[in-house]
Parts: sequence; structure tokens; C-alpha cells
Amino acid sequence: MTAAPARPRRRARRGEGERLRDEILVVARGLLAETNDADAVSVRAVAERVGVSTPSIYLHYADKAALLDAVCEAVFADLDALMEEAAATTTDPFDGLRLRGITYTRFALENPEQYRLAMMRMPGHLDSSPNAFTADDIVAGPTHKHLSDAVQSCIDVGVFAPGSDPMLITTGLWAAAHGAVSLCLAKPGLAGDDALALCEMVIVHAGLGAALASYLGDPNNDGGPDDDDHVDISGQLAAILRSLPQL
Amino acid sequence: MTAAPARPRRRARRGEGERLRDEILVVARGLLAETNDADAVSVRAVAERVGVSTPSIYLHYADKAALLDAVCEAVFADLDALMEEAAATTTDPFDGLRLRGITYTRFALENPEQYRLAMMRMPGHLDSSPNAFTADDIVAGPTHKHLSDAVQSCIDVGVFAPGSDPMLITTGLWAAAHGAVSLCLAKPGLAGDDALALCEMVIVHAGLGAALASYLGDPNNDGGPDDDDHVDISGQLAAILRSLPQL
DNA sequence: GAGAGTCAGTTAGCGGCGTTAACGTATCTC
DNA sequence: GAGATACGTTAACGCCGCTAACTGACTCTC
Repeated sequence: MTAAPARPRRRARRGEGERLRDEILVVARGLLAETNDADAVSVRAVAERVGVSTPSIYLHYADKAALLDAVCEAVFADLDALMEEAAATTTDPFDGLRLRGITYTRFALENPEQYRLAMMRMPGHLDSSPNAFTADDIVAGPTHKHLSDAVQSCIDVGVFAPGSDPMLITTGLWAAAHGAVSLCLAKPGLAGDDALALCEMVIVHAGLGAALASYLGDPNNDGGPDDDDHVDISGQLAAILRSLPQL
Repeated sequence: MTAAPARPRRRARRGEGERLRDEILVVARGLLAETNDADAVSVRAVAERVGVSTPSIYLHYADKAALLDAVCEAVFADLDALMEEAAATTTDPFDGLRLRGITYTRFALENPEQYRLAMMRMPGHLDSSPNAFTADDIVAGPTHKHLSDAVQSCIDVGVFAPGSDPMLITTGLWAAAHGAVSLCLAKPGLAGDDALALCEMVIVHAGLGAALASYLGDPNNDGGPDDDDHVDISGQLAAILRSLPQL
């Protein structure tokens, strides 16, 4: 059986071809959420569930990758709103970064397969299209913009040293949050029983580290390529840290 | 043609069944390195290249996932040695952490598909076996041990505050390095033209952040679940950082 | 209202994949 | 030489993504 829909689908009227497109998207997204397995979201399975023949999918999506991309896009459209909603609960810029990060990682932990599709695929693969979520999409998207604005606010209040590159810090923070959450997803158990707690720790550390580095001037990055002046980094750092007041 | 080997393969002698197992592993690893695409490493392609029929693979590996796991294991066996070699060039514990991290990320950037297979796959997928590189394998492996020893050395010299949990810090540093490199692999262009530089930055920031946090006592983690005492975190932090001596 | 056009699908099929069942055959033991 | 058996082979199943070719229903024009 190619498809045996209980009620044999009223065919779309003349101008309503787009209706099926949306229906396919909804079904694919639902199937992905149910199975948490992108392999289970086959073109055939989606078509059957929609109640339509397999090749009909290709009338609305160029290939499977395009369909999955659309699903990711739909899912990620919610993420930025969630992050900004979370950040709105504080007025402190540094805390805003933290809240955004926590929301980001929680979202990923709650939508693992969607996150994997959007952020853990490598370009050039069979199941990955050229139109997929690229670096350009990330930088152009609202999330990156909101994040870098928050970083700029931190620069303004002096958490990051004046003159710091907000884009670089933004990317670094994103990388840290992504690393924590993707590691938790790929290697469950590594973070113990509270993955979100590890993610928060990594995020906070990344923020603090970026702040400290911006004021210290990155060690090992000061003397050109051949800086084998083996100073006692650990000793100096420890001395500085020991003399710190409690927060 | 199922396989047309130039010289029609001498069949293994009675006790030498294991020879083919190794040969398959070598071919699979080579194919992966050549194509940089796990999808190109099909059971059929490997078999043809070895000069053997497809089902013969299953005499030596339970399924495709098991074969890929074996490839990953073989590749990653080199990584720990590389990292320790790099760390041996310094006596400073904190610098040792940094060098290990850089070596780790460089290895991943140079062996992207192998790294992806080992660290960016999620369990429960079709191409992922239960025997795959798990959290337990990581913790039990030499790399994690060497890394946590180095973290302990940093605690001993006071870079991380006395009483810090070395395992937690180790996992956090690993997450940061993983995040930087996996983001560079999944979203090329995000790090600009020098992915390794971004990775190094993220690694250094993670280390500095963990150090600073260990002495500050994590802010936002001090007052129990309902710590809505909205102190001016950014202001306090900025004040502390501004008073820092130059390294 | 009859014919033309085209939108929105269908049926049939290709080549590839991972995997299994059933069958051969070279090699060693006695 | 006669089994026994380790080491493979041939054939096939059911999935997959994807394409070519066709058809029926609607709508527009004359």
C-alpha cells in the first residue's frame, strides 16, 4: 500500500497548492518530534502520513534535505523569541547573556533531534543541502544580533574591556554553549544527571573567561609566533586570583 | 559486478580469519579519510575495495556501525599520544591544558569526518551502535585521565581554587573545546578564516573562566533556587576586573 | 457550453543501501 | 583420502531517495 488514507484526501483547489506544502511541513515536524530520529522522517513516511503519494512531496520540496531544512527553520523560529523572553527578566547585561545561554541549551536539550539537524550536521553530506542553516544564516539571524547587542552592552558597562571585539566574543560564547549542549546530547551521562547544570556552568565560565581575558590581554598571545618566553603563567595567574575580593 | 579484483584474492588460511578483519578496517579508514564522508563508506564500497563480497564484512563486524566504531577507535588512539606530546613541551600546568586543547581541536579540524563520527553522533540513531564511543568510554579513556590530572595540577598550584572538583572542570573544558571545533566544522566561515585561532580563544577563555569562577564562587549559584536578589553583577564584576594588574 | 490549458497530483520504476538465508569450497585433522 | 569446519559466496528482501511519464479535475477563453 502506498497510502490508504481513511478519507481519501480532498484534492487542493486551483490556487491552494501551497496548502499541501504546509501540511507536509507540519507532519514532518510532528514525525521528527515523535521519533526523535531524522532517519525515521523518510519522504515515504511523511507522504503516507499526509495521505499522499511519495513523489508529491517533490512538488513542494526540492529534496529531503530541503524539507528537513524547512523543519529546522520552523523550529528555530521559536528559539529567538524564547531567548529574548528569558533575557527580559533581568536588566543586568551579563546576567542577560547567562539567561540567553541557559534558554538556548534548554531548548536544545528539549528538542535534541531538531538541534542536531540544525547545528550538528556538516555541510557536504548527503542529508545536508547547500541551503541549510549556514554560518551566514546564523550571523544574519536575529539570535546572533541580539546576542552581540547584549555583548556590546557588557562592553559598555565594562564587563568586557573597552575596545573588545563584540563579534568575536559572541561567537566564542555561542561556541561554549553549543559545546556544552552538543556534548550532553552526543554523550549522555558525561554531565552526570543534570545536563542543564553543566551547560550553565560552561556558559558562565565562558563569560567570565572572556571578561578576564579582555582585561588581562590574552596570555600567550602577546609575543608573536615565537613566544617561547616561558614565564610562570600559572603562578602569576594564581597570585592574581588569590588576591581577588569575594563577589 | 560485485567485485572484480585484479588478482582474485587468496583466501585466508585456516587460522588467519582475523587478517581480513584488519584489512577491512584499514580500507574503511582509508576510504573515510579520502572521501571525508561517512556515507561514502558503505559496506558495499568497502567490500569491493577489499576485493571481497559484501556479506563477508558481516563475518567480522556485527553491522556497519560496529565497523565505523572500530575506525573511530583506531583514529582516536592517536589523539591522546599527540596531546601528551604537545603538553610535554611545557612545565606550566595551565599552559599544558591550553596546549592539549589546541592539539585536540587541530586534530579534529584535520580529521573532520572522523571527529564527527566519534563526537557528533547521537546515540539511538541507525548509524550509531550501542558500543559506540560513549560517555563511559571517554571517562575511562586515557585522554580524560590525562586531562583531569592536568586540571588537578592546576588546582595544586592554585590556578583553580583549592577544593575545586577536577572532574567537573575537566568536563567543562572538554565541552568548550568541543564546542569551538564542532561549530567550526558544522558552520565553516563562522570563525572567519582561522578556525584554530577561535578554538584557542575559546579554550583559553574556558580555562580562565573556570579559574576565576572557582575563586569568585559562581555568582547566581550562591543563594539557592530562588535567588532573585538582583544584585548588580555586571557592575561588581567590572569593578573587580578594572582593578586587576596586567599580566 | 465546448475546447484548451494547466494545476495537482498519480503509477511505475531505477539504482543504491544494510542485512540475512542458504549454499559452496579450500584447508586442516585424522 | 574422508570428514569437519573455518571462510567465504550467490541470491534476495525490503527499505531508501528520486525521476519520468501519465491522468484527471478544474478553470479560463471563445
